[in-house]
Amino acid sequence: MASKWYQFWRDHGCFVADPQSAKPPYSIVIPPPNVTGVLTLGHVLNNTLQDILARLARMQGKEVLWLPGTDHAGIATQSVVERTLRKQGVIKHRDDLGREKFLEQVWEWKEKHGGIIIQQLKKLGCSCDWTRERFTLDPQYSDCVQRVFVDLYRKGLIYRGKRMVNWDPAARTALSDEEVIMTEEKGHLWHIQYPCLGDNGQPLPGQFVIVATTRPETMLGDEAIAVNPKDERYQKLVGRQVWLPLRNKPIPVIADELVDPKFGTGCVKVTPAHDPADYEMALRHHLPFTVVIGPNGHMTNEGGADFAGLDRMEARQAVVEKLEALHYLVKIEDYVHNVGYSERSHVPIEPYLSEQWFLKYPSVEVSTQAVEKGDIKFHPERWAKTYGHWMHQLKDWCISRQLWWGHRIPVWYRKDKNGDGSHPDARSPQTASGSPQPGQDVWCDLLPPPDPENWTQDTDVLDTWFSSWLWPFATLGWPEPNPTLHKFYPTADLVTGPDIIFFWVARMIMAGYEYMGQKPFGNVYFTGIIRDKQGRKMSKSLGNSPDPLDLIAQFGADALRFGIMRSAPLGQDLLFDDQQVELGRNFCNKLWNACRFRQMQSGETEDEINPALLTNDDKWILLRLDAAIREITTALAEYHFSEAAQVIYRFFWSEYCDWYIESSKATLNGADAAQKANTLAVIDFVLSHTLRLFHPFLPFISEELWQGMGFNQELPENQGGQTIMYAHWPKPFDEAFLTNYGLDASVDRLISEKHELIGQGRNLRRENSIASNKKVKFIFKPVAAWADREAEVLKLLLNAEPLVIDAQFTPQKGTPTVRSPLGDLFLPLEGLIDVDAEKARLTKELAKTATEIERSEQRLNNPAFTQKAPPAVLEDHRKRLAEWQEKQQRVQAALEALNR
RNA sequence: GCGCGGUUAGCUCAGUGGAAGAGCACUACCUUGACACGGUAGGGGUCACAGGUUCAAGCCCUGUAUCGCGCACCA
Repeated sequence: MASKWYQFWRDHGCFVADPQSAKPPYSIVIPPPNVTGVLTLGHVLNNTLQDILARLARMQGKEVLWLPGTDHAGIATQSVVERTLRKQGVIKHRDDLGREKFLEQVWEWKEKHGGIIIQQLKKLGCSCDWTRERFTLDPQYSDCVQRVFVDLYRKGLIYRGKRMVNWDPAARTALSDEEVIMTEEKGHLWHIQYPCLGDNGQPLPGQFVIVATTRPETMLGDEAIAVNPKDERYQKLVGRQVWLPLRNKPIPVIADELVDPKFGTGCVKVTPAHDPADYEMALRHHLPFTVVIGPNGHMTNEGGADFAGLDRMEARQAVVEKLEALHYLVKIEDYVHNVGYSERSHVPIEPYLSEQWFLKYPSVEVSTQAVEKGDIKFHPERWAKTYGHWMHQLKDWCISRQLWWGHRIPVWYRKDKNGDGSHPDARSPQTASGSPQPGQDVWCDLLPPPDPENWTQDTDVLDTWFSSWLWPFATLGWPEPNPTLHKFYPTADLVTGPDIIFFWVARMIMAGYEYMGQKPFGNVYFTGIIRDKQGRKMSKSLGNSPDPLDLIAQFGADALRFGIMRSAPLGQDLLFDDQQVELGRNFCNKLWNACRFRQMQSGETEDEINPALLTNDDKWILLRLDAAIREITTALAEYHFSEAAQVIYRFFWSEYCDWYIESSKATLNGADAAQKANTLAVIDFVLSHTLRLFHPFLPFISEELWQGMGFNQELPENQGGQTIMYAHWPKPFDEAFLTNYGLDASVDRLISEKHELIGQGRNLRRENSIASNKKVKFIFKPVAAWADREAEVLKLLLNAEPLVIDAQFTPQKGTPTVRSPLGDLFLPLEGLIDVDAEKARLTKELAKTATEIERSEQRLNNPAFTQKAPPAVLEDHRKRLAEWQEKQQRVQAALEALNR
């Protein structure tokens, strides 16, 4: 059924956005998933939300563009392909193939596996405009990326320099600060003593400086010991030298403010090439940068022959053993500290000195203000603070990656100037005049230099986020002015996870202002993160992430969507459980069967509801429908998706099915043809509205029923005739409608009382152990005239046979009784009554009324309350007290009757 | 260390100052002509704790505890 309708929608171009349309625009760009990725529950949550927004907007008469696509996910994709080729024995390392051949392999992989996730999104029912699908490595898109690079370079915002960066030794590339995950870890603090040297360069017996370190292997690259200049303990030492064990060379003791005298021994070892803080210190004190850990995470020759080639973790062990053997190791303490891990490779990050490209963020001020002032709204709002905090302490973004898969940096270096392979520091901005000038040594432009044989291109590619931050406009045909860009930028809503607020959201805002002069989106809805039942993040290694396609196969796409929506709290993490999907499945089943019930009814149908023939139940369900329309519409406008789903559930199951359908059977099983036809008209009215309200959540089943029930038949093609997708979103009833059909609040009250009476009557059966399928005699003594149809309803819902309406009835002593504002209901059971049980029931009831009355009276007797509370509230409480008192009397009377 | 969240029924969560709610689970009964992926009735909560504001607090304020998440160059 699902694939049939999906194909139907696509065949009829229902998802395609028309930039020429006169309708107001509504647009969303999808957060592009990794092209070689597969669908996760996170995607399900995220894309269901977008689909709901898109489908709602269409029904509300907007011209909708939901633009889909994927990103190339540099590191992830490249390492997957490389690993696969290695496993197949094709290569040992990508160098074996070379850049060009390797990239061919990646493209091949992308053609084969890319787009799986796109197919999965289709299974989920996503109404994306597939004619506009984009990929971040599409030629036009790549052109945008280069254009932006060149522009920022010329503006002096992009520069190249040798810096200490976060190095991923597994992927062998630099990362941005955002890609480092700090993890608290149990480690050790190794205390190492360095012998002090006298003026003659010889060790002073018994004199040592003790330093504490979490990374003993880096001591091989130490170039100094640092102390705080104000630290009196060590002032004598400053300017002298100490002996670096294992490397056997003297290093100076320097004074630097950075050292905290209160921490550890107050002495710090300084490893300029392997620690960001030490790097800064080394610059200040002109220390050499000795690289002892190479880009692959193994020790270099610089660290000494004993350790060269060892992995950094092996080296740690070896260094500690050696230090211990030579009595340089003083003690080892347990220590909890933070270790940075690569977000991608999950290996510890290595601070590494290398030549990289950096970006000073553009349009920072306007982007910060946009969120602060509410021009861009975050939902939930609290994320605005996280955003603001980050924006106020921006550090330059390391945008170069030592990968092959991605956008290659459009910079060329003149060969003869750099024969040794090192490049000039391009840190200083180019002249702002535009194109590269003849005679330059660095060429940065969209096109390669005219004499390529004299140049070599920079080998690095750009961070994937450096392409995706352009997504909201680069996908719409920028930089060429065109109708799509004009109509749909800025986009309306963005739906994404708070985990990429810095990676993506913030950067898109800056790019939007810098290149479009306008915000990229008006609202950002941040979803929660999906976790398993135990609250753990979904992960491949834990294997706790169910495959959404399995869930779809088992329960259906609508069920998955609804189950997730109903339980996804606003901005809160979501603990996923199959039961939620099961609930969705059950709901779809209920909807299906309720419609089947309608179809099984024979007889004439009226198109128009005749107000004169409306029963109170009819009026009631229309009022409840009106409430549901209001609540769902409001909830969706406020991005309260789970609330909307809950209203859908409540209205349809608890109100329509549980009460209205059951009551309507009194009419439908009766003989009054006109009445029957009118009730069917009400049912059709309610169902046709219900299906439309449900459509954004349950696209497939709502379409199936919409057409199957024939609700499309008399509607214009483009307003629901062809598909429910374009049926009008229900509007709350207006005054004229309410008046015409006699819908007022008194109906609500009357029906509530009736439901209450029926509930209590059923309870009587239960208390007296009468099986629910057993027909039993009830007598109802109404306070006012009681219509025949209402008698039928009572009879049906109480499963009474017979139901006697007797306004004069006097019960025998001990007859179980419900006393209600509508009248008294008796369950006459000759000689069968358990008087004690009945007494117990009524006594309990009486106790409850007493408690309530006491509470109410207490409040109403408080002069402070009666004086200060608003009149409406006061009136409410008075009414409530009266109701409880009335009930108390009724129960009291019943109890007394038992005692007579 | 700073910041942001959470703490309500056995579980997952709603509840944005005026009678403690839903789904699941649980108990009992019921295969009755839409639905057992169902129906009916029921049991179950000192709203983390302590103060405060208010006529009125799950909700507002101040602390505390606890769990989680960010940010931060303490070796």
